Amino acid sequence: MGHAVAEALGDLLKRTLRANLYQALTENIGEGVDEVTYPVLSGLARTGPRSAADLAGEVGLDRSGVSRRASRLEAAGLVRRAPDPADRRAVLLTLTDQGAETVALMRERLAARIEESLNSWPEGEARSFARNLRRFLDEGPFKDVQ
Amino acid sequence: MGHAVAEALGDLLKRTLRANLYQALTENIGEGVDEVTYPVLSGLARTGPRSAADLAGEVGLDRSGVSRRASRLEAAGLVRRAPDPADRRAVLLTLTDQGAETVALMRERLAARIEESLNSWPEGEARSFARNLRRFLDEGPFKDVQ
DNA sequence: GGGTATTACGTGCGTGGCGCACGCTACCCT
DNA sequence: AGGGTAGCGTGCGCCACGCACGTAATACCC
Repeated sequence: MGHAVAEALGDLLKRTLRANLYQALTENIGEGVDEVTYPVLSGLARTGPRSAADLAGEVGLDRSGVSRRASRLEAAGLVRRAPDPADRRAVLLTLTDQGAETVALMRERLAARIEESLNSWPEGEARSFARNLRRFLDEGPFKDVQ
Repeated sequence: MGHAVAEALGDLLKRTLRANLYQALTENIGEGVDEVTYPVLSGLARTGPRSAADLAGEVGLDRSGVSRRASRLEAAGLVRRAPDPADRRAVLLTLTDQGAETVALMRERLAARIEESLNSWPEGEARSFARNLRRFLDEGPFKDVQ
């Protein structure tokens, strides 16, 4: 059982990394977002305006890396750097309207793609899978990673 | 449903990449294998001796990258370069005994770790999860990636 | 059968992204 | 008021990658 799950996870990881997913999801969208910059965009969408240093932990990167990625997104008009009114040293990375739309659209596209393939599953199996996948995150071997 | 699975997959990807998994799995093992070299080692274990060019597609890398990674594994004594007897231009990458043992041990460790956390699941749920995970690979949105 | 095109390999070169550390500005605290 | 601290952006060196070149062995073709 452990072996089967391990092999499946390995395959899943390999395929998702190789699927050129970002390229597919960003079709007909502004050019600023790719596999490198998306985690920053998504992180901001998840939690609202934050500093690069704050995001760094979540993205799994150094502060400098987040800053550089944010610069790209800024150049593409998806992120805005705004001085923190409470602390003028700090800089808050904020999604522009276009940035928020972009990440929403990408998520919608991915979800639709998954939904579509789940539609042909036996009734209830898809729901069971979704539940167990979440359980695997909460109780599985990586439960206290982040 | 699609959204829930998409988010879970994202989390799963993020955590597995961040879990320092290779570091944990290679504890008390020779130093030659890490997250960079493991895919080559594992690929060889899966299919037997192959050329670097052949492996490249599966690893998702250029021929040169595979060759360089193989050189590291060779220096660590886990892989051997053997001339192909049928074509003296070709070079076959082959696992040494130590290389085969290493990959087997790493797989065993990962499987055990997963198994352990699955033991506390409700009866049958783990089996259902394993089955559906495999189904997701075979019929899901990434079914024809590789 | 010999000469040319092709195939396979390893490696130098340029590129890109990373972490570290520096300098600078703004804040805090006594 | 002034020294210490926190937060930022960016230059620097490093490492892995893909591309392309050179070399050696094979395949093809007249």
